[in-house]
Amino acid sequence: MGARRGLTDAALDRASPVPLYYQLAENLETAIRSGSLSSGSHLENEIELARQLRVSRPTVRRAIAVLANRGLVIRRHGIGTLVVPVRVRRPVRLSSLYDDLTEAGQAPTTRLLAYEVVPAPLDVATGLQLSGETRVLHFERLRLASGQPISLMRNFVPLALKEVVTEEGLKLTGLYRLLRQSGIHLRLASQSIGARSPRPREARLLKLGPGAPLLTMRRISYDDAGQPVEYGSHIYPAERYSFEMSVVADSRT
Amino acid sequence: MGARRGLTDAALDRASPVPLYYQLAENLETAIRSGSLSSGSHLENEIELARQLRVSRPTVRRAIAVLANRGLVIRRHGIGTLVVPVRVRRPVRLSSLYDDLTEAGQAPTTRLLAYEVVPAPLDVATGLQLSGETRVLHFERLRLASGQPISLMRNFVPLALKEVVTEEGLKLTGLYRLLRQSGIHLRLASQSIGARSPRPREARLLKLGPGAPLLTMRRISYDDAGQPVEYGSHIYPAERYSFEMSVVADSRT
DNA sequence: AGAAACTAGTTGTCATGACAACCTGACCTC
DNA sequence: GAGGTCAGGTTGTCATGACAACTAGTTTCT
Repeated sequence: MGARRGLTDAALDRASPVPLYYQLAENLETAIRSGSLSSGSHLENEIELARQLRVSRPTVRRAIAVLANRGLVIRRHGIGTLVVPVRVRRPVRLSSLYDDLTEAGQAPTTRLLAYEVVPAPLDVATGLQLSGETRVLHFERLRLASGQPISLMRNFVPLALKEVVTEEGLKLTGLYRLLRQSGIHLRLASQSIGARSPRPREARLLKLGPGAPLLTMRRISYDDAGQPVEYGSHIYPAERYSFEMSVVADSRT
Repeated sequence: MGARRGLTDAALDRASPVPLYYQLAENLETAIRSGSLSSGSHLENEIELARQLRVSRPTVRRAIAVLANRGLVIRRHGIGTLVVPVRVRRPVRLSSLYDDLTEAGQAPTTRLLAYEVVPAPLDVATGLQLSGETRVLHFERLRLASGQPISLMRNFVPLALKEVVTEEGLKLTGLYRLLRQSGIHLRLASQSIGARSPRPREARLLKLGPGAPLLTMRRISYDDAGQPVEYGSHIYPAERYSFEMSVVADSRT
């Protein structure tokens, strides 16, 4: 049966700077998402896969580990690796609302409501690990998708980033994109999701009634070096927004 | 200086069934959380660590990978591994509310409001991948922590689990614990977090005013084999509950 | 016929070895 | 003094080899 391939179609490029295990992981992921690896089916076993692709078994294992982490496959000791029979969607990645929207095909627009330098409020100062009354850059944005307000975002960043996070930049694109363009890679964030009722100003801006519930998210992001980069306090109309995520259990438990 | 140790204190047990890398990861985690590895400091480098603990470097790397995944350390190519200078809290694990509460030292109690077999509603049937009007086990629980209602939980599980998920079991402990005791290991879940206002019955049960916002969570859990096991639709009073999580970016991006 | 023991196949763990890529700081040159 | 260059140290990647642990099915024994 000559149709056994499908994995080896997109061959691995040993000259590429992209690691082999990662190339393999991406090939497998596209194979799964495109359906050429049908749901619920077994993956070829690791040793055979390694032989076919001419890589070592640890490399194959590492590629599969990436997929398992993303919730696309499940490994079972003594059994094999099976393709998850469901489309479990985006894990809550370290992504911005802007990215999420553009990916979803919506063209988000931004209204910049505030852009100023202020003394850091207490919770912001502790969150960003700044001493006392350090001054920080504060800005507030209203994000609209297809004309409808979908989020009111309040952010604080250290003053050093004033040249990176410019007024013009914020109007045109997302915060995370601005940071990335300046070589700042966010690596880690801790966030908290809750709910509350809107204050009058918020209800007006988001075009909501006074009783309509809001989703709230507070997030502190850290860069490669572990330095806190951004403190965000955002609200979303619950009727137009929800957080989707997939959770994978530790393999040991 | 004899105080250099601290890692080797809790020695590795080669006879234990727990893998070496995992023992090491746990030792490091406790060292970090207890503060004996101070925030922002470098970890000993991998080769030295391997030498001291008499394990191979891949084993050390794997242990550190676990920590990096949990957001406790950050690895930097050419630099080293540093302890994240913040207490970033629990990732939204695949854990139950019951486990979370007992871990937090609260003694949760449960009131079982419903326990019955019903035809599966449409969304439940599709979520659990059941055909048509299959019958499922439905139950509803009110969870209290220190006397206060903290969650109203509605669940559906396939009828095959009726012997596992018993009325008595639900009154005494959590759903996930019941499943685990029967050898069912949840491996993956997709969940959605939103907010809305309570219905009258919900407000009464949770002791809330009609305007008080609720957090909602819908979750479908899958076991080792990728079979859907549980459909849950839960609500939490926003003033008493929030979701905390840490998000780690893919190392390659 | 039923239960226990065995076997084949798979993933899980661990070791060793080697080289590449990367960052920092010191040194040297201009 | 400013800039580039180099060396040392670190993590990143990959290969090979070996054995353990687990699962499911088959065979054998009672």
